[in-house]
Amino acid sequence: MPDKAPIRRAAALREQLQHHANLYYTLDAPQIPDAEYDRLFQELQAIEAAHPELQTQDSPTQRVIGAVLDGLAPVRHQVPMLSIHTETDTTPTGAEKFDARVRKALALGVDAPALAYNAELKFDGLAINLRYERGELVQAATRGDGETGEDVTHTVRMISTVPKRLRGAVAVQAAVIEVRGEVFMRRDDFEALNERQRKLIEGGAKGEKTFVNPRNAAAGVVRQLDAGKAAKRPLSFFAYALGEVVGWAVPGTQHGLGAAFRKMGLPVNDDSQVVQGPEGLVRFHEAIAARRDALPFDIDGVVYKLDDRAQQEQLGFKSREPRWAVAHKSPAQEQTTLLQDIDVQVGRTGKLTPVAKLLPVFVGGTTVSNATLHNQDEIDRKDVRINDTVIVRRAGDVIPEIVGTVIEKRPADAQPFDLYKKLGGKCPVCGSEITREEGEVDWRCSGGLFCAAQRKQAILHFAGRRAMDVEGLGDKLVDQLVEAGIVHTLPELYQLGVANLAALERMAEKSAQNLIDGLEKSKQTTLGRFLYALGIRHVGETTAKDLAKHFGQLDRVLIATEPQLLEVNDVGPIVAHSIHTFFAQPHNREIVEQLRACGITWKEDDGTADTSPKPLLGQTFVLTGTFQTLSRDEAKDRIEAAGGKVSGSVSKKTHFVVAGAEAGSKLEKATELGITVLDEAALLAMLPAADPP
DNA sequence: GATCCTCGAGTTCC
DNA sequence: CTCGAGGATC
Repeated sequence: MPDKAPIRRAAALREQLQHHANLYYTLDAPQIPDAEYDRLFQELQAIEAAHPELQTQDSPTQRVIGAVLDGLAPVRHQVPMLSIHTETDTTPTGAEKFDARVRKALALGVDAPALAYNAELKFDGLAINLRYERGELVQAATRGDGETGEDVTHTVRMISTVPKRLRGAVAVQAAVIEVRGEVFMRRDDFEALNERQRKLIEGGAKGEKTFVNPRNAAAGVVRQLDAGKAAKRPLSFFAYALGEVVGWAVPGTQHGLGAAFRKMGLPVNDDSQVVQGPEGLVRFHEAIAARRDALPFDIDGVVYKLDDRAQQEQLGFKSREPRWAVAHKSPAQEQTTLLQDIDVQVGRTGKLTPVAKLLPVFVGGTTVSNATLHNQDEIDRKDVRINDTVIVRRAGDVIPEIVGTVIEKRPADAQPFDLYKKLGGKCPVCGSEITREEGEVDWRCSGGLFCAAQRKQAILHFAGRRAMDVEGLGDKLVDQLVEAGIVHTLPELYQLGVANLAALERMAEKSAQNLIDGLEKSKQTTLGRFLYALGIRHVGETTAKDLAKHFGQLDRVLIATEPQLLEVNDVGPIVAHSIHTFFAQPHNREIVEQLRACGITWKEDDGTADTSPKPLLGQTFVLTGTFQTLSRDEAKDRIEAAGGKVSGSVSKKTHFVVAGAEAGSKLEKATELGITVLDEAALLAMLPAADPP
C-alpha cells in the first residue's frame, strides 16, 4: 500500500498553487509573496519526483500557468511564449551550475575557452508580444498561458516608448517581426499613480483601488479595457527577444539583437552586458544586486542567455524551457513568517509602540525577528492578528516592515489586537494609566519619569552622542543602573563612584572607571547640547541650538516667557508652550540646578568667541550614503563649524547634496531637482582644515 | 487656507 | 529612513 500522506499533500499543494496562480495572473491580486509561491511549487515538484505515480496531467508543474480573462480577445501566439527556467539558488553557485550545465550539453572539454553570455536584468513586469508587419505595429498580446494570450493592443499603444512604426529600411521590408519584451512601471510612476488613486478614494470615487506593487499596477493597466484610462498611467517597455520573424535576417548573437532593436527605435535596457564564463556571470549578478535598490524599476533578478545563436540552437529546448537561458533570482525582499506575539514598548516620551515578535526569517540579507507596527491604527488598517502568517519586507531601507497578512492562513482563534485591552489600560512597565489625546493616534504612559522605561530612555538620550556624549554609558548599563535603583534622576549619574558600580554584575573596575571618566569628560559641553540633553518635548537638536544662540545664557532661557520664546527661529506656539511648561515645573528646575552643581559647564554666550573661517555661510547641505573617511556626524559637525547648514531632506532650497557609497533616494531627488552633487573629496576640499585635536 | 519645508521621534540589525 | 506634524511662507 502506498503511503497516504504524500498523496494528500500533493493534492493540497496542487489546489493551493492553482488558486494562487489564478489570483496572480488573472486577477492581479496575489495574496502570498512570490517566494512563498516558489516554495510551494518546489515542494510539489519534489513530491512528484519522489513519487512519479502521483503526477497528474493538470498539475501546475506540468504547464505554463495563466489563463485568459474575459473581455479581452484571445490571441494565439505564432511562436509559443515560453518561460525561462528559474534558478532559485541566489548565491554565485546558481550561476556556476548554469554554466556547467551548458558546457556539458555542448560537450565542451575542461580546456575549452569560456562561453560568452549576454547578461540582462529580469524586469518585474509582464511579458508582451508586439507584432510588427512591414514595420507597423499591428497587435500587442500578453503571454497568457504561453500558447494563447490576450489582445492588449489598445493599451500598449498608449505606451509612449513603444514605437507604432519601426525605423529603418530592413524593418519596414520585413513581412513580420514579433518583438518580445517586458511592460513594467517605474517606481516613481507607481508611487505617483498610487498617490493619485488614494486621493480619488478619499474623494469618494467608487471602484478605484491602490496597487500593491509596480508589477500588479502594470498588469492592471495593460489589461484595462478602457484605453483612455490606461493612457494616464505611465508604463515603460524594454525589448529583449523575438517571436515570429518573416523576411528579416536575425542577428547571430543576443547582444546583436539588442543593437538591432535599438536601431529600429525600440527601447532596450542598457544594463545588459556580454560577459565571459561563470566568473563574468557571478560578477554581473553581484554588481546588479548592489545596485538593485538604486534602479528606477523593480527587478527580481537577472537573466543569462548564451550569446551565440548557433550555440543556442545546438542546445535547444527541454520540454517547456530553453536550455540556453536561465533566470537567476536575487535574494527575496519579501517573505512570510509567523507573527508570534505583539509586544508593547514604551518610548522616551511615553509613547506606546506595538512591536511584532516574528518567527525569525531571512529576508533581504539578514534575519529579522522584530518589526514595528507603529500604532493601533496601523494594526487595524493591515488587519494583523497574533498567530497570523504575515508578509515581511525589507525594502530599499534597512528597517523591516509588515506589508500585510495572509488571510487564508489565519487560525480560527486569531483575535484582533487591541492595545488598550491587552494592557488593561495600564503602562506595561510602570502600571500608570495610559491616555490618548483627542484626535491623536498614539497612546501614552502618563507615568512620566516615574516610569522606569521613560527614565531609562531619558538617561540614554541625555548620554547620547549628539547630546552630552557620555562615553561608556550604553543600553545595558542604563538598564542595570535603573533596575538596581542606583540612578533615579539625571544628576545622580554624576554622583556615581567605583563603589556603587562594583555592586553591579559584570562590572569590573576597569569599565567602572571608564564610565566615571566618560562622565567627567562630558561635563565640558555647550549650552545647545545641554538643552537638547534635557529631552524637552518638541526640542530636538536644531531647536536646542537655536535656543542657545538666541538666549546665550541658560538663565535667560529658564525665565523666558512664551512670547519671548516665540521670537526664536522656528519656534511656534506649541514648541514655546512645551519649553515654558518644562521649566515652570519646580522639579525640572531642580534637576537643572543639580546638574549645574555637578560641574557641568559651557562657555556662556558662545558663538562670539568663535573666529574660525565661515566659508560655507548660508549654504544648505544634505548628506546621503556612507563616506570613506568622515562619519556622518563628523561631516555634519565640520560643515556646521564652517558656517553651513545640514538638513535632512532635499528640497529646492538645498544647495549641495553630498553623496557617499550606497546613496539612496535623496540622490535621486537631487538629480531630479538639478542640485549639485558632491562626493566626499569635493566636500573636504570646501572645508577649512580640521581643528587640531 | 493651502503648500512647502524642516524638525522631531521612533525604529532594526550587527 | 520615513512618517507626522509644527512652522513659515505665499
